[in-house]
Amino acid sequence: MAPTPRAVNRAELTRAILDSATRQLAEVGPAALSVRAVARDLGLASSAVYRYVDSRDELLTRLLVRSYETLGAAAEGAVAPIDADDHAGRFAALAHALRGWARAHPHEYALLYGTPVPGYAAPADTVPSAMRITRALLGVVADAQAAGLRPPTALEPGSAEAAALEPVLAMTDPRLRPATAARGLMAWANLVGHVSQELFGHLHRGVLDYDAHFAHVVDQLSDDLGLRP
Amino acid sequence: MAPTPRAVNRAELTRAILDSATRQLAEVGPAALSVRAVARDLGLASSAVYRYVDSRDELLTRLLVRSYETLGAAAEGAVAPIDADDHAGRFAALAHALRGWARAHPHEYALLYGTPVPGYAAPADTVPSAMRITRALLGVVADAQAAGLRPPTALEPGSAEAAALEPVLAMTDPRLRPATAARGLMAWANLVGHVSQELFGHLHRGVLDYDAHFAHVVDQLSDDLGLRP
DNA sequence: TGTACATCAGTGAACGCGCGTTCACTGATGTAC
DNA sequence: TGTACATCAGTGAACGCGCGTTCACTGATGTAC
Repeated sequence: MAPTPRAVNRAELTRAILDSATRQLAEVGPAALSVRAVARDLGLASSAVYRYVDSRDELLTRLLVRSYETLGAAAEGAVAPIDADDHAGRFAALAHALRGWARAHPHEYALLYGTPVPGYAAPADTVPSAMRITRALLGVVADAQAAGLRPPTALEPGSAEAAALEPVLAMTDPRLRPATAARGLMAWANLVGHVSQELFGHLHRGVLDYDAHFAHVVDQLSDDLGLRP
Repeated sequence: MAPTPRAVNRAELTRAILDSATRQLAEVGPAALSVRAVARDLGLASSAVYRYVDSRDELLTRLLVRSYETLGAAAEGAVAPIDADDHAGRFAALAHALRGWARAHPHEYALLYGTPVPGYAAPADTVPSAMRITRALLGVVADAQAAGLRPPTALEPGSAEAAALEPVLAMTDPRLRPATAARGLMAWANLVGHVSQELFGHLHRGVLDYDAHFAHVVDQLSDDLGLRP
């Protein structure tokens, strides 16, 4: 019944390894993350880490899942306290939560949405965690749609486009109409594109006030999505 | 007057080095690009490469500039043959040129728009090359604006946003009104976000038909930008 | 409660690898008279 | 046009580094009787 001391130690060290790896990540980025550096950080022989993690790839996978989950939780947590009828407010909260998290954890953001780590392929079981924030975003849009709000100028998708989007609807919110779903995915791509450009230095010297610009982008996207009554 | 044989050799080998580096890039990605691998590929001693390139960082910089330039040229070349009054057609040509180039050269795209290479900071003189495609895109939008077309639902930017966008206008097309410019930058972020998600695997299992989806996105962006008469 | 055996945690050395960069050197190409 | 000297291209060895992963081993913790 009671977990043995050894099991407790094991759980603690496992978490310590992931914590240290997250710290490494924040300092040197995903590509340079190394098992040996984690071991050094914890004062262990590098071989000891292999009692807890099968390989560097498995370490990356666990970091990936962890980061997706904390980002997803941050987004959900930002949306939750906002009045359920305030669709634009909920969308804005989610968008700013995304950007805020990304700015606070740029290397983790890069791990999730930047160039894939060379030689590493994320296994399929990372998908549910990755979908968490997407589901939250499309959920906000679906709620607005259910309340009768509609994008002012959404083109009606052709049948090919409607069919193409089928799986994403199945994985998020099946209430979504194709036109709204397409708008929602565009907003998502726009947010990720914006945050990537900001973090990766593409707005440098081009845009002076990132906060003001992002706020405007969020307002415009909200309008495009038909989230204002 | 006539270039000496030695100068000719030097120019040729310099290009061969960049070509080989581009090939390496296409195979292993930017982070794994190495001076030694280039030397091996050309049958040279690794030290010989240093006669032509100061360091690995300089090699990366030259690749960066080269890639920005070929992408910019591809975009310009796609737009040029389209009727000057067909603003939507010009925008679509540019968007599809971006995506086509990115799919044909995924690692080069990742070098430009993915996670920055760890430990490498792009020097300021890469900016003009990077602006080439942005300028082309905003040029299309500015032409439409000059022809009297307007985004149907563009929010008017506040003064903070208008000021924030000032430099990008100065670097691209000063004719742009802030509202149109903001829309243009959003379209750009949307395109980059979409292409990154597609190439980096984030649409995998979520969207079935990338072509159909992208075509719809381009149509919708074109509509949002007010490029249809 | 005590003992005998099995399991597990962590060590430290080692293997084999690739990297960026420097340096003294040889031999070929270019230049000035 | 020929010679003497300076410049340049390319070599090969070396330095020092860090990496992922394996393996035989010691000593501690757990378990079955």
